[in-house]
Amino acid sequence: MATISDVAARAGVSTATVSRALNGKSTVDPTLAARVQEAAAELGYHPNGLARNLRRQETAVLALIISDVENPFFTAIARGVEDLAQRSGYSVVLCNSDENEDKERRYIEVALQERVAGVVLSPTGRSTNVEGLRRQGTPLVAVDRPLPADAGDQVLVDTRHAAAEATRHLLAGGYRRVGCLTGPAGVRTADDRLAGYAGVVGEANVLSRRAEYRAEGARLAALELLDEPSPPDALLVANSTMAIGVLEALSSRGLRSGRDIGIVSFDDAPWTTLIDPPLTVVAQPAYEVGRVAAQLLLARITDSTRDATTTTLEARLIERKSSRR
Amino acid sequence: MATISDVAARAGVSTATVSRALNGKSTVDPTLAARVQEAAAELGYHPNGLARNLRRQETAVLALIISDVENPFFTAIARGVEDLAQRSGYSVVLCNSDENEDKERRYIEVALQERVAGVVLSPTGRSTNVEGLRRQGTPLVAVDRPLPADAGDQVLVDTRHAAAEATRHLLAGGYRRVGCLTGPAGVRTADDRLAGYAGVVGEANVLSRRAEYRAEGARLAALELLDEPSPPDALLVANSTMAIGVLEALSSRGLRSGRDIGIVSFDDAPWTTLIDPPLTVVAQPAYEVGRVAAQLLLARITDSTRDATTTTLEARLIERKSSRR
DNA sequence: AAGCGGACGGTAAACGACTACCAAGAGCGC
DNA sequence: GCGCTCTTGGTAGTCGTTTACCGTCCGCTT
Repeated sequence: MATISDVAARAGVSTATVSRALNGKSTVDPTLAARVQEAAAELGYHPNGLARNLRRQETAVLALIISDVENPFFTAIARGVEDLAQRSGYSVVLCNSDENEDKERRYIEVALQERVAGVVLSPTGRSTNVEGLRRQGTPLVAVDRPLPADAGDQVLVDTRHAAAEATRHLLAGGYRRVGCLTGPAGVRTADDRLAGYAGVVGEANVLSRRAEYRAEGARLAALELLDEPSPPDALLVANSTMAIGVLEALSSRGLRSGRDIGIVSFDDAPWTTLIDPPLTVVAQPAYEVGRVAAQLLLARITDSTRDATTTTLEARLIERKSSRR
Repeated sequence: MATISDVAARAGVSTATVSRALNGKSTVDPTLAARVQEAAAELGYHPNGLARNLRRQETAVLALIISDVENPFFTAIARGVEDLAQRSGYSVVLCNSDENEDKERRYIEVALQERVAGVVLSPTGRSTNVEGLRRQGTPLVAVDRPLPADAGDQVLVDTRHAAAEATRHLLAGGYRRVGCLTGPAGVRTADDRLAGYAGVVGEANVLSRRAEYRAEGARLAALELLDEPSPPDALLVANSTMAIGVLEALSSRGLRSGRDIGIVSFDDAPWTTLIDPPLTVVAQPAYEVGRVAAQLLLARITDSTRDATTTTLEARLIERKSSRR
């Protein structure tokens, strides 16, 4: 593996000159510079980023730790972060914590050790520990779910309000008994969606189940709700992966959404218009969340004294036919 | 940011002892070790991975460069790679090349500079340049699409055979004129699927369109095919993202899949059973591709003299109702 | 011709960890 | 008391860059 000294030897100059010629920081005689370029090319020289970053005390890499790579909501965030970061010359590495606090902790540790320039994190839960990041002064932006303290900027979606709106929409559509299927307790988005829903139907009328943000758990939970003595005639579902499970449950019971049971789900997945009837959804601005998060992160990297901000974006209810009789 | 010398000073020992105590490589007096641990904890010390890796000449990070984060096929691969890598103590960083050769080049460059332990790559196309990786001796495994030379191990899916089988299935179902919608020329999976299809219908009967592996392009291409003088009565679609576009096109024309036009699509996306009629698909073992790729990569990291292998996994046709009248 | 300034390029010291080598001390048998 | 081994921990060199500092050379002014 060629090093800078190999290049220097081949070009007949010192390592300092090679470094200068290759980085264009200081002026180098064109003849020499050309010789260096040539030597580097011949040897297939790639600067050792480890050494470079160690010396420079900085890296141009952002870490993005998300809780589920297979969830379109998070991949859309990833795309948003990436598009903006690329434009500023940063690379983004994506880490999948899989809603697993151990993995999350491990990845935060990796980010810390590799001295990334900043971290965008969708915290999996209660016990996310960002103390290490704070101590090292690594800029952090939380997305989708808030962090307890003044850990850094946050980009959230007003999902509680959206849940309330969706619930009201179902009631206005003539459904009488609206249920709610949400994620695990302690996951803020899950709790907020439940709270938004509960605020509208009233505590006495709450009919809800929790499950992992996965299809299978949601399917079982939906079946449970349908087996209640007084089952729901409409359902608010907390994300699109769960919606898949719910729709499976309905079809296994021969129920048709809309007519038999009103459905509104979070997340405007691409397939929601393909099913019959098309699914009414709460569309979250995921790409935008990613973009804003990256913006804030870059701003904080260049100026670490900025005050932490919280940006809350609005979700949008898209009415389709699954919420109409 | 605390360094090893800070810890050493606080514990009243040398940096060597701190390093030994923290890495447990050599025996250290328990009393001292405890003092070191304590000092490290108090200072919130995290070893500088850059310095460590520079010295050790190795990193426990794998790079996974995929061509589309929003495609479930690739995220399933990611999960497979990650599950296996984690088990062996490796972290995986995901890079999204977005079917863009520039981005891909940039990410390969980053992988090279950061001296990752190995790379799993789904090459975007013709001009993917892995020469740099080869020169540096960075182990490489190609997934989904082959690489020209003896660049490294490959894990592929026998997608040509699967396309042929799917085409035969449509013909056996009574469809007379089968068309094919595939990805861009030069992308091996796209070419293979077209070739498998063409081999069955015969060159004279080929009716095909190419588009990006995206929904919108596929929608337009499908409309074009439907407007042909002699339009297809069945369609083989090269991936699930394109299938979304195709189904949109059908519904905009009031056509029902199965009855009016037979459809088989690659990739068993979770929503394919929710639509009516459910979609017949060619299920690719994506998770398995990822697992095998990671296995091969780790094997090559520990023993770089192994011969390059090519593993071809089988895809499986899952018959549902979109391919039956 | 002396003096001066600017441009250029080399020397060597960091960056922060790991580790080969060595020294000191303990324990022990003779 | 000597020499041997074994354990322990310190010293200092190393990984591959970048960059502060300094010397040299050239050309120009006075």
